[in-house]
Amino acid sequence: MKKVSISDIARKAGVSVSTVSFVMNDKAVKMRISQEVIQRVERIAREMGYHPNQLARGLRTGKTKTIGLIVENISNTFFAILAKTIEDEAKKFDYKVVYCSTDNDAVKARELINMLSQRQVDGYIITPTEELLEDIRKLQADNKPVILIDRYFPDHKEIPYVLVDNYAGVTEGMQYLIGKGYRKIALVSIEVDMAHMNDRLRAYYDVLGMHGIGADEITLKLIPYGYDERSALQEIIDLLTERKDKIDAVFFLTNYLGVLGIEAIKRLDIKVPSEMAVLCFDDNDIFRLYTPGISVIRQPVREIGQRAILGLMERLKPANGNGAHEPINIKLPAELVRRESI
Amino acid sequence: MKKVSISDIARKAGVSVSTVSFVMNDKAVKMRISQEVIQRVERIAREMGYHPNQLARGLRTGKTKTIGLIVENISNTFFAILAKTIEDEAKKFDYKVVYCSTDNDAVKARELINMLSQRQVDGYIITPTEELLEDIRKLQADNKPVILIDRYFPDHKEIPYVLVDNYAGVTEGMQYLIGKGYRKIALVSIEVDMAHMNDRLRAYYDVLGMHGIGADEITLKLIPYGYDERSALQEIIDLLTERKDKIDAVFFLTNYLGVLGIEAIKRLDIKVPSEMAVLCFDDNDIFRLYTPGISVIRQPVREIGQRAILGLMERLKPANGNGAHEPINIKLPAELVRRESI
DNA sequence: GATGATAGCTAAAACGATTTAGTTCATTAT
DNA sequence: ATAATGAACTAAATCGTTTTAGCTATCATC
Repeated sequence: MKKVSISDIARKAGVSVSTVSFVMNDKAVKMRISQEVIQRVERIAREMGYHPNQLARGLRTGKTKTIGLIVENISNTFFAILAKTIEDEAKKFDYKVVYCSTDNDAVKARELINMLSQRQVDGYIITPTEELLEDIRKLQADNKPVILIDRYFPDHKEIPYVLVDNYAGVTEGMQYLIGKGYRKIALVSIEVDMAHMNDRLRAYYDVLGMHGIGADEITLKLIPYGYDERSALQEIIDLLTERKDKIDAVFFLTNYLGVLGIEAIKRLDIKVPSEMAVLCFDDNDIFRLYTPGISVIRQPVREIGQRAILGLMERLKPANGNGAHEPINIKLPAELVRRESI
Repeated sequence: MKKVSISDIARKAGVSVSTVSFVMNDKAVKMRISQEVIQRVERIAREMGYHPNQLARGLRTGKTKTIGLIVENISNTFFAILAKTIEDEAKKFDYKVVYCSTDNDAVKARELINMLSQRQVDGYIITPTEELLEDIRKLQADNKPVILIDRYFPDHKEIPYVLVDNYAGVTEGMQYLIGKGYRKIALVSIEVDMAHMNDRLRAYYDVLGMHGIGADEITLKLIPYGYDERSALQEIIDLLTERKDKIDAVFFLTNYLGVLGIEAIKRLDIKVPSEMAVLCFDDNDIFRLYTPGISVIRQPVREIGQRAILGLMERLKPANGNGAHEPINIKLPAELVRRESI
């Protein structure tokens, strides 16, 4: 059983390929094809099980109805939910999503962009890595719409982004901790020089400063990105052991770190919140189900996905001739979810 | 900045497109293109930033170097990890993965297969739904390799599959429970008439039978598939409340149900394992971190992904002319991970 | 009975590659 | 001097669509 092409149908129906094409694309009326021919062609197409070859179509029209989604790691809950939302939302506009993971490696990210561009995707949703600015501008110069998610380049407002308001989120978390009387708040973050993380860090220092909490009370732990799970866990265990008296609360700046944090706390048998309060940026099933429930700053994952698709679709609309779109620089509010860990 | 095509290069280099094509495909030597021309073409291609258009290439060659991955739901941990493994493994063979979620809906699954087929993917890795048999056979008739994962059609060994040995896994779990003295073992499963689930159910009954445990001691709860999280949780809560005395252990048959189970147990404040032992099929970070740690039957997720890709690649090799491949009917052993919940 | 309009199609180019079958020129063999 | 060989390329078909421009037959109009 071989693939059926438009010309197979044409032959069988005794008409030209153009006619079949018009019928298949609902242009038959505009092209004044007779009702009789329309019916015949449609019937034969159905009988033969015709499905248009999207490669050929894409080659001819330059549109593939496909968008490329580049995340850090699809197996991470945050990105997995984001991907699912984006898949669902894109479907509403009859677009298909192709996703891939960078593992936060700029070289890999660059390769992925190339790969997607070779496959002629119509637009991109990207979780950028460091050093990816140039590649993204190339896409834009190429007239391909791009929306950044989760991370951004704050000095380049011409590159649209949709993400959580990291600064406000951490600020809220810190104020909550301080409001509850904690001062010796340790921060555990990942060592990556990107704006979204710097925003979180900045909020930490700003709030501490506002409350006159000095350097001697600060514990900051940055886990190098490349570390495997084992080493990262060890780092956290060491931190919580060595500085136990100098810490009365820990704030984990990512989902992944929070999970490791829980593991460390479990191993060290630290009582939460009596011995140490815990707060995490970004939610996860575990935090809800753990005992005690871990309070978190929740990101609006689904809304990020929805807004990203909406923005992309607007830029993909045929009327993009003018080229002037309103800029997309969206920071969505985070939500403090109070559980039992603080 | 417009896309650079092979003919742009040809023009600039003063040669024909054929020559450029040969150079770009490392066929230059075979086609006796002179070193001088090779160098020149390569230089110009590099300078102009040439990247081959994969649509055109795919249209001509019939190969897209892309495989389609259909899972139930990419936001579920199990499938997310599977997807990531498959992405990584495929990359080793220079293949790209396009994934999509069926939400366990046969209609959607069918649409996805069509969509992938229209995009001319070279092969498929599919988590089938019920009623998908015919569509899969069509792919095979079309000479497109398919490997099923996680689920299968046991009566159709000609459709290759890679999955965990569900029967053996549940058997091991049940025997462990019984070995520990539990007899009133409740089973919580999902209501779906597919072989992998029936295998799990069968193992449950077989082991009970072997130990002479009768109907009066059995509690079986099937959650209808379409239920949302809220309703499913309520069902489990009701079960654990109403039949509390008739249950001394619960065995959750999926990851997702186990998570809901924990939530129910937490809400009802049931002491594990003293009041009730807990076991779950398929692991999850939560089970490891929850207190008490939940024992599980762990699936070899990564190995499933690896074997699936390996099998697919073998069927994708150019030497598939003979058509005779050794059948792939793989059931990988599950592993009992003992924690504190039993 | 020439002119124009309209209905109902079709021919052919184009998209960007790959690939088969030549072509051209220089060199060697007979 | 002619044929054969080989080196170094090129022309053109092809994949399956879309789309523009044009063709033919019929009918109305003056």
